[in-house]
Amino acid sequence: MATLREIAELASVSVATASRVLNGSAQHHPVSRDVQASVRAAAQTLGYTPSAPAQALKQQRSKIIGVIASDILDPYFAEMTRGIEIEAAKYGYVTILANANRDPDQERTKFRVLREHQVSGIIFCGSDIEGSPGTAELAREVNLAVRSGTRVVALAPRGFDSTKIVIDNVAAAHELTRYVLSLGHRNIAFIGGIPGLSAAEQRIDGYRAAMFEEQAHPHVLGLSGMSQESGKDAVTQLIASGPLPDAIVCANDEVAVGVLAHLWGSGYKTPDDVSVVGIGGARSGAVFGLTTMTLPLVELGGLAARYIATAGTSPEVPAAPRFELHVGSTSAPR
Amino acid sequence: MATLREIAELASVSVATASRVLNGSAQHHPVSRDVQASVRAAAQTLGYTPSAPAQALKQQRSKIIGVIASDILDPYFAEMTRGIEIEAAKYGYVTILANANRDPDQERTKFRVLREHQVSGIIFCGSDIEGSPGTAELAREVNLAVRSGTRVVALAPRGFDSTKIVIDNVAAAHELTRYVLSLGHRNIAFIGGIPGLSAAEQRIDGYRAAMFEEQAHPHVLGLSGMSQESGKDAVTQLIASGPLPDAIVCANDEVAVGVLAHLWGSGYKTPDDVSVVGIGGARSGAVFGLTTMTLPLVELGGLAARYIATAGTSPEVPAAPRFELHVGSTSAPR
DNA sequence: TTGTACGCGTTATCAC
DNA sequence: GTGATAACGCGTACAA
Repeated sequence: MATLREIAELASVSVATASRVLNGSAQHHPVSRDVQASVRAAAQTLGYTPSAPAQALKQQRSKIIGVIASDILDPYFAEMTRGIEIEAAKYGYVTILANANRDPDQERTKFRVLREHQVSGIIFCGSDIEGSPGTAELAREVNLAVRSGTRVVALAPRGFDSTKIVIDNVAAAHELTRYVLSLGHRNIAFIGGIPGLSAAEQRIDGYRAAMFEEQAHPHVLGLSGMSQESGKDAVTQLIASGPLPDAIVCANDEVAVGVLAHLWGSGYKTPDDVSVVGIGGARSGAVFGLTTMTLPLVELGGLAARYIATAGTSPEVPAAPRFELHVGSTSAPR
Repeated sequence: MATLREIAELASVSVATASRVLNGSAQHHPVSRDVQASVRAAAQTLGYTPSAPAQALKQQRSKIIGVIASDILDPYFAEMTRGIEIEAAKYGYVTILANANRDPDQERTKFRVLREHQVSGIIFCGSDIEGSPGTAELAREVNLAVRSGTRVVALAPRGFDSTKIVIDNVAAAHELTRYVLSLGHRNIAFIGGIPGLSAAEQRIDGYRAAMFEEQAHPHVLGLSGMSQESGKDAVTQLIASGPLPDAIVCANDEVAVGVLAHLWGSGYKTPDDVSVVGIGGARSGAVFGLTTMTLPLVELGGLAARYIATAGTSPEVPAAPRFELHVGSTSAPR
């Protein structure tokens, strides 16, 4: 790997000049046209590649954005990380992806590792689980880092003092439930969630609020996860316990897919027998024609990445983008 | 962030000693017990965190593994990256994830960026598309890097000279098709793939071979992608063009899910009306009870990560793990 | 407009 | 068993 010194020698200039030409500061610091040309030529022939570690060491910050995801495999987070990656790349940043399995201890470990790498910022995808052991320690550590200048962004409800770009889950679920109510349904169940998982609980709150407004009785079940599997389990239970409700609001699209798969597999039809709606809008539900409250996850990730990448120039925190109802073929009037 | 110098001062030792204590070499280089203790104490109170860039600069290699994925959102690759991440973490490595959208030019760009970061190795998830513009340039660049000592691992068929840990797609599809044939089916269609995509073509080859062996007529369609959407499109076409085949072998699980979703949505039943099987074994098909040839993707990623992380000590290339048939509820005897 | 020289935090080589 | 010190590759005051 060619170094700046070799370039400088070949171009018969000082390393300082070579550096100025090859790394941006040529704007602030004038370099004559021909020198620029010869330096670039030299870099070309030697196949110069700047050393990111050296730059990071010098600048006290690497062009890396750290991402801590609750679960890489969940399309919900995959969408976010994708948005982050794409936007980061536009600014010459790269992303380190760390999976934390919704475990605060793992999150703390990853957080540390990311800091060791002098990342420009750290993005948390996914909310925390209240009362989960280790949450407090994580919060302490994050708060400390934030106070010392590290840019930390949370893309979901979190109990620490980071920048937050969070979708209004209460409103999303509320609006979605209102839509289902507007179809004439009253007996509407809510499926999915994890006790203490803020994002899920907010969605349940929104659902409950909408139900109460119409004097309908909320019925929440299947608080055993946010996966397809948990959707399937919950609907199995629902089927066993009597006639189906008019409609099912799912905690996210994954749950909804699980619900649909099991319903269809059991001979039920949507929306004839029951309407099913989800929250998320990632691709997973598309092929089923799932009606869902689309959350702009890619965009959300992009905003966080841009916020970190442009830290110096534009410090204002972007507002979370708005969700949008996507009506598919799994919901219909009563 | 506390530096080694500060630690050294607080512990009243030299930076050299502090370094020896805090970063491994204490094994090779003896340091007295009490000095060790005081250094550790100092590090503790000052909250010492080593600087990864500084270490990387010194060692000419960072503890980072670069991953270039064809499509982060595809669970197939998500599984691999997850396996990589988990195994890498065990060795104190971190992974930079780059998405390349199956575009050789993007792959080349990402490849460069990863090299700039002095990564210990680069893993390609996903095969190339023969004849796709830019493939040759990518190959040239990768070959060059490989020759200069960079560890590059491909987890799918690739046209460059990297280390390869690749599942035998031909055999997987062959065995899967033989299983379907053994159920008594003869009219078996193959759905999915992308022209030139090596992995897909190998699966088609395996399918064809198995069909020929039983004097059955292969019928390949839907070469328009490896997504749920393409599965759906292909099956739509299949339905329109006459009676369904006995069984459908899908290029991967995503396609299979798309096929199932559309079949079920159209009132068909599996396996009564038609058997459907996939290749992949990622979680996506589980909730549908999909019969699939399970590929050990997480393990595959882990092997690659370990191979890179242990580059110094164990240079032998691991063999690709073996696939395994998982019989679900979407396939049955004729 | 260009060059000199220093330091970023770490490890490794030498000397003690 | 411990300590100076020289790199690693780069950016940037400061001089010229």
